[in-house]
Amino acid sequence: MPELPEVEVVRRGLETWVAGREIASAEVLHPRAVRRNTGDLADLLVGRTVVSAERRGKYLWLPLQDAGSPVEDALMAHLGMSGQLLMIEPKEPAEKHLRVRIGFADGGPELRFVDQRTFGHLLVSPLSVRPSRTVPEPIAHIAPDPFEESFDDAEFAIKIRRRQTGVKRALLDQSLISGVGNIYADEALWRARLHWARPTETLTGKKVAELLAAARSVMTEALGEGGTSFDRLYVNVNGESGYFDRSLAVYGRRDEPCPRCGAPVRRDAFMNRSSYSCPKCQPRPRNGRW
DNA sequence: AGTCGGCCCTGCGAGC
DNA sequence: TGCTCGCAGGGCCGAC
Repeated sequence: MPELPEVEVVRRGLETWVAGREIASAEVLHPRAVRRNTGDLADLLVGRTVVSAERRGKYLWLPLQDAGSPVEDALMAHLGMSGQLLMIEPKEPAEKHLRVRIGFADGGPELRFVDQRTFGHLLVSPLSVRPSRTVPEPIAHIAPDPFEESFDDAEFAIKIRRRQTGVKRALLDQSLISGVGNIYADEALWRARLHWARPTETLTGKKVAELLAAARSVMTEALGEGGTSFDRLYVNVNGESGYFDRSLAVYGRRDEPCPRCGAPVRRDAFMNRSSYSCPKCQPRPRNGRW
């Protein structure tokens, strides 16, 4: 699925293409795409104007304005494993996995939610005003992502070292740090020379700082390349894919040489998916944790 | 309360 | 060619 850099690419596109436009229609083609809504999507959206495009971690949302009223709700999106938000001319034929289409009063390009695996969804929800930041209520419990002002490095270090788990599982826990998924977790761990099963309680403060710096640098570089894509499943709002997969050190590179030491990259099964690491740079710890 | 496994889906490529 | 299997970038929920 799109992780933080890919979602940020989509957010930027949405900001350009839908901010300031009034919604005129909403059509749901697959119920799973709107499964968390309590009402009819069109009833919730039509007549409201998109204010901007916001993001925390892997979640996107479009704050909605009713004429003359304060902004209290947002259309939130999570892309899941295969979701895309595309700007398409209304006359263009439907994509095979088109789930929702949202039209605008100006008759210009419509917003289409296309999602092969239907893990993603759209949800209209109230915004929750917090001292640090206003976010949609359903994601008020997830942590800031490491590019937000409100992300507190020292607090993160304390929290992760209190966990009784493996460092990769902790990195993927969106309530501890948001935005990091399987690809960037593996890449950040490789940069910080940490094995994925390293018990979090054995991490030093210095190592946690290194890991955070690695996560930030790899995601910043990926954003600069337009994100990571192995196929056509991840694209920006214009349907273009990024190139960062060419810059990955270990992810998806089983048996290829580690760019640092040349040892063949190893793949381990992990939480029903994969973990890639260098056996020399990232030795398996004794008493490793999943 | 914190931790962890199972499960929600569809499609694609590898191997037989 | 056609089947089955394993795998895919996530997160929610229930069981301990």
